[in-house]
Amino acid sequence: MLDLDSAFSALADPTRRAILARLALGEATVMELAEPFEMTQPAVSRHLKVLEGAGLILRRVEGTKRPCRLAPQAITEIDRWLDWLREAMARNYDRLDGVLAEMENEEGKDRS
Amino acid sequence: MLDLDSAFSALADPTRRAILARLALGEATVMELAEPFEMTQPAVSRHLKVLEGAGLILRRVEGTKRPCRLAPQAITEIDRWLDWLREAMARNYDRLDGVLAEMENEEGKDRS
DNA sequence: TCCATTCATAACATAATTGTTATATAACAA
DNA sequence: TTGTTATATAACAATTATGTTATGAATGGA
Repeated sequence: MLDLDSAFSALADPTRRAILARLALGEATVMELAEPFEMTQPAVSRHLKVLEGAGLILRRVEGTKRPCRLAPQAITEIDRWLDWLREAMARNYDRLDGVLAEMENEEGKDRS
Repeated sequence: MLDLDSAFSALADPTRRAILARLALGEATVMELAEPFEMTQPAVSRHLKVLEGAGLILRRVEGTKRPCRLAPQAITEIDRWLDWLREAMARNYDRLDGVLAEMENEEGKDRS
């Protein structure tokens, strides 16, 4: 189960998005993930904890290593909220098409 | 131009997502947006400022009112990043299909 | 003009985030 | 067993976020 608060919050950090980008290419250990960043290993460990807490990544145990990989369905669940918003918006635009188009042109003008 | 840090960060707050949800139904003033929340008007004003800063909403001036509405293309831009991530992931799964399927089954086991 | 309404901003308190260093734990290798 | 590697966690500092109350500015109506 993915909660949107922690998911979006996790995605708000560029380091964490870079980690996800790296993981999109395949599994990686903590040290491998830490290497490209000018940041200590504990800092990266905490980013991973945030990502795991948000349900965005999964980890296994392999000796002393903890390879991480993306949680496949997580992105899909985030998409659901965005889809819903986008659709509500689209319905609204269908209805108010002309009005909004006009507002777009009158942007910033006082029309009272 | 929408930056992902502020966009995702803005979406991380449930009050702000609720505001966006309301705006998906159409334009609303600050007072209208504040009404459903147990929160003071200045607090809502600041949430709106965050949403505006993230490029997620637009405002006009109409007398003493500042009607807000969604910035149509914002969600699309967020989607681009998610699409990109999803596609990288998918490519990876195509390549490593068997391996990953196996890992799914061996979850948590030590395979050194 | 005078008052009410709508909204923004400043000043402030509190809590959360993010990084650091230091240290603990567990597995591996000699 | 002893040292090394991989990782986590605790304690701490600095910054940012989020809410509050108090107040200011602009508009609109009597």
